[in-house]
Amino acid sequence: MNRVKDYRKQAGLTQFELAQKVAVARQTINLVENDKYNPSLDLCLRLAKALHTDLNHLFWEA
Amino acid sequence: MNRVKDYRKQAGLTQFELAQKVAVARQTINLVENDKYNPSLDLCLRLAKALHTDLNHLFWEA
DNA sequence: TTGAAATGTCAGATATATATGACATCTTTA
DNA sequence: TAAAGATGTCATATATATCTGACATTTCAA
Repeated sequence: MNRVKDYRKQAGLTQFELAQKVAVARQTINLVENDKYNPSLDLCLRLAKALHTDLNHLFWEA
Repeated sequence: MNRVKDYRKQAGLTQFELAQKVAVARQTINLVENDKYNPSLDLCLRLAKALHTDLNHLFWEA
């Protein structure tokens, strides 16, 4: 359970807009948000930067 | 430039031992340490746990 | 309450993460 | 100094992340 959807909504972005910001398909964002697969580190870094946060906030569960 | 090699050495592990702990091939550890590719989030999480640290310490450059 | 936008999901294609096996080099210790 | 261990790297194979296009469903504003 990652926090991409929460941070995206807080940023007021649609899946499509976030997808454009990090240069992937909208479906990829959808799948990541719903834990349907396992994104690459590179994509995780781009997501964290686009959402003005970091890896731990998005993907780390203490 | 990630910090996997630093944390691995600090833990006193060889590439082979770390590979076993996170269930990948030794070559995969080698490639990750040398930034030859882009590991999956799942592997990053396993590496962080095996090295008793977190995603930001291993992969985030402020 | 209708229509547009946003989201969830499927199928098929492509790029790439990861595996296996092998070998060369470098480092360490007997 | 020789031998063992650790690391870097190559080639080939396989699994899977990601893409494209499409369509159904849900959400939301007019």
